[in-house]
Amino acid sequence: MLAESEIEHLENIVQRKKILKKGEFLYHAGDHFEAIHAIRSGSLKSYTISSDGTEQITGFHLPGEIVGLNAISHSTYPSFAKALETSLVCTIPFDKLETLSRDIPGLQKQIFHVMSNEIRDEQNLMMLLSKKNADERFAAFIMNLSARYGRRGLSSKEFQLTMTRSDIGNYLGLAVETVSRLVTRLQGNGLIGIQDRYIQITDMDGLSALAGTSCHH
Amino acid sequence: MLAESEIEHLENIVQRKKILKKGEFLYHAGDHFEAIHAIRSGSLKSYTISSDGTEQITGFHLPGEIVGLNAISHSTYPSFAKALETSLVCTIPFDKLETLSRDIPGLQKQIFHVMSNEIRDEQNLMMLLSKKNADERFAAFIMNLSARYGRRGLSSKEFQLTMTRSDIGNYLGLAVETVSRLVTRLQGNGLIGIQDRYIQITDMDGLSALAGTSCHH
DNA sequence: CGAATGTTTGAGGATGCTCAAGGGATGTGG
DNA sequence: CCACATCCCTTGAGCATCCTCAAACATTCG
Repeated sequence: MLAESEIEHLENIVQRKKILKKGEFLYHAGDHFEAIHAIRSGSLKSYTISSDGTEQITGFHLPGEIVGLNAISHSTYPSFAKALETSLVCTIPFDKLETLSRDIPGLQKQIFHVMSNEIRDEQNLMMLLSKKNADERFAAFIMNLSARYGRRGLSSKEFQLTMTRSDIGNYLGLAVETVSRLVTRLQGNGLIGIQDRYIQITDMDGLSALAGTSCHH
Repeated sequence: MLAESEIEHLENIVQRKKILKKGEFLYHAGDHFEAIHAIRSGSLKSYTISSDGTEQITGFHLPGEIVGLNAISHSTYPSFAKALETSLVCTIPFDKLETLSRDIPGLQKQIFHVMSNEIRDEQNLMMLLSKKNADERFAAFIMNLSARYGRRGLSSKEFQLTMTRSDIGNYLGLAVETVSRLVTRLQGNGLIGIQDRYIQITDMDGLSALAGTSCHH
């Protein structure tokens, strides 16, 4: 996550924007790595294909976030990045960024911070996957999206889920049917309201409590 | 993961070693962040304490690996790091490293790579947690340790598990009892041999196949 | 030597998956 | 514009995996 000002700073350095329509790829697994990407608008999902051919979603990416950090140590991207909706992406050649970061005070620190944040975010997600039940996972997922939208100055109380129920299930390690049932149940509990993919958090505290570390009753 | 030569390089830069006995902390969650740490020998576990007071293990750390990368973007460590056995750790003040990396060609790249690797490793673990069943998780866990020991020039076929069954279960999102049963079963299948915490991989291909992405029969 | 911690095994039960089916939305070609 | 295919979402019923609870034994440590 970068602040708006920081992204603009990067944009001034490297002016190379790209528009992706829904379903189009930012990159494929195996593509030669040469750049990381800042999302200006829209959303993407990252995923790999496992040996049995199934999709394995590793993350969703919202405006203000950086995609491609997991490729830096390799010559190729280890995952696919696909647009969930029409999206505007700013491409930042990494060798250029590396060089610049040696001269521009603060830029290197910036990159370290972004990467460190990603590491910590993923550790949180790991905990979620290994310790929480279906309800808690889904609640944590929604709260996470809420916080990320909120940070960008967008509404943290209501927003569009740009991914399918199937994507959510894939990401959270749940069956589609389970996700569907969760949506229904949490709506019944009065925690959320959902109309298709438009979600409103009607009880932020309640949802937060559910998402919070499991007390198992 | 750093190569032996790279660690020595770092050591020459910052000569500050520390010996930890089993159960001692390298740092606590909330401690002021000022350094990352390279493990020379022994092993550690990282964990957080959730709001209900239970331990949540986020990783095990072996010789040659770096601990503390998830703290860079914050002023404090987000997790605990505790020695699983007597361990030798090399502490690297991060501000010093940051400064040096601007002058020493390759060092900055080195850090980027280490961090990028950690991001990718965690994405792999996420997939494991969200997609695999108990047998596959455990097999993947053992294969992962095997590869990491192998990379350090140690035996990848037999090694000591320095963590408890409970730690393994905590990390993999399984109950202790399940881990215990898995050990028994995989031993019965002839994939591994275990004597207390000393494990031998007797069928590397078989274990690898089990660890490999689930075909669910 | 007693206490705490770690490991194993068994029995029962709950959570979440699989399988099945139907409806709604979207898109494409005739 | 309609027919048809495809994808997405929902709901139900049965079942499997893995957790919980319980107990016994081993090991470590003060």
